Amino acid sequence: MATIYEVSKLAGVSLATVSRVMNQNAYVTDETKKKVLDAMKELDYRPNSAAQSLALNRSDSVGVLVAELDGPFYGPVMSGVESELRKAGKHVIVAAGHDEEETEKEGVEFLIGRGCDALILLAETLSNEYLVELAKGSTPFVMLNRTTPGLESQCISLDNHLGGYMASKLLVDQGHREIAYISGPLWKHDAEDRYAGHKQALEEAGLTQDPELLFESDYREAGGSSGLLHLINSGKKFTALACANDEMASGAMMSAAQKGLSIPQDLSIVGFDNVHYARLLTPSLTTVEFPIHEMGKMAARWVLKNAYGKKKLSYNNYFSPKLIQRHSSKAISS
Amino acid sequence: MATIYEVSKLAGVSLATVSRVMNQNAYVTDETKKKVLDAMKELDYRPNSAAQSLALNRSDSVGVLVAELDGPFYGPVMSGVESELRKAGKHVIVAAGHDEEETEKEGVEFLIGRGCDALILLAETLSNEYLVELAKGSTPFVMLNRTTPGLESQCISLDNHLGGYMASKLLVDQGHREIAYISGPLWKHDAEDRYAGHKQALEEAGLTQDPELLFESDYREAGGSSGLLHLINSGKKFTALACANDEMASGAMMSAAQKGLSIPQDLSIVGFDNVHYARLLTPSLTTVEFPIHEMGKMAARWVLKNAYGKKKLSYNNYFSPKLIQRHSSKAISS
DNA sequence: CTGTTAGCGCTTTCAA
DNA sequence: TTGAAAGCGCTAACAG
Repeated sequence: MATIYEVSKLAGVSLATVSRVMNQNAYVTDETKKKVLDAMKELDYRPNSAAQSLALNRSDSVGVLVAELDGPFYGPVMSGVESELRKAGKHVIVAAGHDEEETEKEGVEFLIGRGCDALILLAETLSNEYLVELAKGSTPFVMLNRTTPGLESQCISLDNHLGGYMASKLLVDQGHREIAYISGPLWKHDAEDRYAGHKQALEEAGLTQDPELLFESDYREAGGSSGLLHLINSGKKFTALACANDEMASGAMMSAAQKGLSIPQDLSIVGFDNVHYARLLTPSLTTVEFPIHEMGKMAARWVLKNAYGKKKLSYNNYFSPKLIQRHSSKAISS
Repeated sequence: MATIYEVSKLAGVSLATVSRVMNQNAYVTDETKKKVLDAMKELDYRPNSAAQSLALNRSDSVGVLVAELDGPFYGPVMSGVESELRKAGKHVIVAAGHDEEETEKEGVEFLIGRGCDALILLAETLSNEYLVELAKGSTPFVMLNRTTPGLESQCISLDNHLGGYMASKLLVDQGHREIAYISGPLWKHDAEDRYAGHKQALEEAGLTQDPELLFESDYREAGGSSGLLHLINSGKKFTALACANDEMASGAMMSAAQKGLSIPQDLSIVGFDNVHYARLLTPSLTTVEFPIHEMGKMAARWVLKNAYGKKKLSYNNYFSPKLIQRHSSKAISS
């Protein structure tokens, strides 16, 4: 690989001049510029990015930590982040945290160790304390789908409470009175918020959540399946089920089918997230849209603005959910 | 951030010694080693990875190019690659190629420019010529889901022909005689191979593909939807439909429902890939398993072995598909 | 407008 | 077993 030195020799100029034409900025005669450009082309020169990073103290790469790289929820984040950052010439380095505190911390260390200029974190298990501590360090970071007290300006989140409310409000409006709920892990902020929203919808209708009709699960399809089975086995009657995400809702739908319940006739179901395949289920799943792709883009813009000084960029910190009404829930037949 | 120099001063040794204890290898007294370690801890020292890269001429990062970062197919690749590489302390830099030749080339350049030690390419639009040329360069790379003549040893692929054969063979065995086919873009190697396998299954049964029952589509759900509509509108009768991937199959299922066709009674459908949600469709989709997550892992191991000299590692170059029989196809009722 | 030069932080001979 | 010193390739003052 050719170096800047060889280019300078071939072009008959100094290192500095080559550097100047590379970095566009400084004053260089069109004539010398051409000589340099020609030399570069001839040698198929490419700047060594490690050397640049070292000299500039900047790596032009940003680290992204998510729980998983696959799955209907994380993929769209990644894609939103990548498209925005790539346009700006920044590199995206990924790490999966697998929803385990130790692994997520390691992920953060790993990314910082790599010299990432900034981090985008979609991590549930990291404690607020850890994040506050991290914020004292020199690597700027933005968080997705959480709000850490004291760090609000670097959080990009959705109103999960409102989303939970909207989903359950629909059920209530459709006349349901016995409503079961399968939550995510309640130590997770979003799971807690969604459930709180759900309860608010019930309360406004003068209802309360029957504890026997609440099942705390894990946001996974299998968890939704076993959740519904558990609820059915409790012997309590219910005409509707709200799930804290679509994956659990789809699991619940499978269990319902297996138990011979037809949806929405025997049981109305609503989900949350509006993952890609929610439309493809039969019946199509009523859910709440989580604009995660868009939020990924915003996180990228936050980074561009706050870590790379692109002043002009603007971004949203707070997103609102939207109810997507499809065919898995219906008005109760009286 | 502390540098190696400050550590050496605090520990009262030279730079070289600090470097030695970092790199475990050389002979250092336990005593001096301890002094150095203590100093590192006290200063919260972390090596600057750009400086290391520059000195070692190695970045410890590998670039991964896929068409999209989301979607049921690419997510699992990424996750397989990341888990394997991360274990080895290597960084994963991602780029999306969006199935456009220009963008994919740019992606490759981008990744090479970043100084990636190796590349993992899951790119359909890159021509064999380009890849052969690329192979002359100094960045080693491995390709997923394609076989480039002359570069076989750096290709990790699935027997798409066999997969296509298995899917259609099932339909034939179930007694279907009028079989429609929705292919992927036929300029893509895998689409072509799958279709060829399909034709072979027909031929062995003494059938040929009716050109009017062939629809070339785009591997996308909407393409599957419109594909089936088109086939139905042709007026030709058919009792089964093979789709070159699950996304198109799910689109076709939606069109079928819309047209009042019930599956599998009125029409048997098979897909390809066994994406995560194939099980969740109603009826569950019969398909061919594409072990893409596993193949991603193998690509990572290829890199570890061939770019990082981990001799002991072994990997598979060639994978076999597996038929996953579910409920979207049934024996024809005679 | 262009050249000289001093680093950026680390690895690695070569000597001691 | 340890230290001195020469790069790795590039940027950014500072002179001219």
